[in-house]
Amino acid sequence: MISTRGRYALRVMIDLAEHNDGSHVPLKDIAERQEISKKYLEIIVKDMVSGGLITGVSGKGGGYKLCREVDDYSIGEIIELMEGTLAPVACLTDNAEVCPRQEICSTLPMWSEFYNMVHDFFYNKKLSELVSGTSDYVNYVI
Amino acid sequence: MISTRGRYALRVMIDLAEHNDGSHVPLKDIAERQEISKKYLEIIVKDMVSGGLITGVSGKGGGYKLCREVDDYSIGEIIELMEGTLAPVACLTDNAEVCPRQEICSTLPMWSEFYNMVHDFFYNKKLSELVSGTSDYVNYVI
DNA sequence: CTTTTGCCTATCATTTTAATAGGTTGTTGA
DNA sequence: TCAACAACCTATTAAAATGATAGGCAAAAG
Repeated sequence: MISTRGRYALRVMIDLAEHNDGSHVPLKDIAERQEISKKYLEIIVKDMVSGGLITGVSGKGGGYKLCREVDDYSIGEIIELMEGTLAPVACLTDNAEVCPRQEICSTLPMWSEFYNMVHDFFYNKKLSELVSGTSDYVNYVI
Repeated sequence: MISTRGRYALRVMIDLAEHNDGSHVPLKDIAERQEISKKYLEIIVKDMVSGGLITGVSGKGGGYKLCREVDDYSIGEIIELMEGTLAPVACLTDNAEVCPRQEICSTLPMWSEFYNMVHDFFYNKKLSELVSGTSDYVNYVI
């Protein structure tokens, strides 16, 4: 399951994209709109700043804003930044220690195939597709 | 990430499929071959029995065995049984309480699309594909 | 009737998750 | 200039999940 870190970060990004008029959006406003604790969001948003997704400015009139065009964000980089990895098993992460069973593991190829599929899915999905009014997905019903 | 419950269960299933000669396979043997604590496997295997994946027989000459043909197992049912769900968010699980944001949630359609993809992937993948000697995957190198 | 093996209950340490709390620094509009 | 605002920083926490370990009981076969 995707944790609140990833899910909330995504909602912050969408919120910022929907209020992307050049000004800075206070976290207080985002927290109220998204109905998420502002204090908890601070922790999440901190990592989004250091991860290069958004920028923050202190003081009156300050807040956060996107630092790129909306089309230049993939969902994959947002989730991967917040969740650490998209890999289904530790063996497939970047800094994985070499598994002694690697050569004989019957499941690794499947995990690898799955990982590629997941990676493609999220990196091909753009933030702009989730922003209200810019996609048919808005009226999608499950 | 898939937990040890799911990953170990899968390895037990593969081990049983590779020793599927009608006899019962003692957990001790599986634990040794797979290099997993037998005591920990007991917990996992218990759920595999109650979940209808395998059967166990006590006593000398006892052990576990598959209760269906190898082709009749999908990876999806094994992982779903052990992990509880394949859904990426709680909103998409079977007994999910109705989310108040459901109607306005911009991310739900994406999670739903992702869920469908994951579900299809694992339910179309059969246990027999992972069993040694029955698939080209064996020589697959990442 | 002893050996083997599954089965059951309990306990445990560690890590992760999802927050809360309070203080400090930086910025600006009045 | 200074008060209000907003980001930023550190610490703490409760609860749950994770990944086991331990010991004994029950059943079946040889």
